Amino acid sequence: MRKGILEFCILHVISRGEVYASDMLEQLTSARIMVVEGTLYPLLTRLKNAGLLDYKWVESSSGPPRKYYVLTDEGRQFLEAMQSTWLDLAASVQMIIKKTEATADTSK
Amino acid sequence: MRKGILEFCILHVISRGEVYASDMLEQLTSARIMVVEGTLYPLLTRLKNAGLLDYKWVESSSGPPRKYYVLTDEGRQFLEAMQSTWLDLAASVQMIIKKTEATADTSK
DNA sequence: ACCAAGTACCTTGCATAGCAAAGTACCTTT
DNA sequence: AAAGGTACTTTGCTATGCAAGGTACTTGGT
Repeated sequence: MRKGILEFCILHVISRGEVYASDMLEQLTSARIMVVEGTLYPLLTRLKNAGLLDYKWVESSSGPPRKYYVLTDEGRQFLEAMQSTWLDLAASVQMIIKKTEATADTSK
Repeated sequence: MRKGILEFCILHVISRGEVYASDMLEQLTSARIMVVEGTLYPLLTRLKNAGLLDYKWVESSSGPPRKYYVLTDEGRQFLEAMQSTWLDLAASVQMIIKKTEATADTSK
């Protein structure tokens, strides 16, 4: 990993059910993860091209049509893989932090 | 954050006491964080140029001299800032994961 | 005294994530 | 039909991470 935490979060949001870009931005913002359109749209296009996402156009009653995204089967598998990568990374960083604290203690 | 988790980990390792590149690689590897020379050396140079690190040459009894790195005061401050950024990020991602689990439950 | 092997540091070039900013298109309201 | 809001897109820049190859110093074997 290292790269792609945003990607991971976006796949998570989509895995909860059909959403379009503004829904995603709202859900990510509510988890205090800041994303802007210029990051999100190219990312969605990339994930679609990689076969992890699919979408359908849906008419809106108040504005232009929206792209509603869903995960493909491949996307679900990929999300699971990313989750285990994330958990490993988080555990590793936690280990680094703990060890520094331990070192600071023994140096007193 | 998003970018720079490696940077964070390396600053942590250096904060524990003077180390040279191979020490860092060893400590990072023992936390299951894989880094290679081609990543580490340019990063150290960058952090040095940014004023976060300083180093001194030390003769080795078994090979060429080594660069032992230490954090500058600015480096310590920066490390603290990164740590709080990391903790925020980890909490946010955890929130995303929990919410997906909650959504999966209620959809049964 | 010399050459091979080991250790340590450095450089180049590439792929790609994230982002700012500007752009296109559609729909509703007045 | 003009204005404003919503939604999706594109372009160009910066910087991280990495593979691969390179330089230089030291030790050890013969």
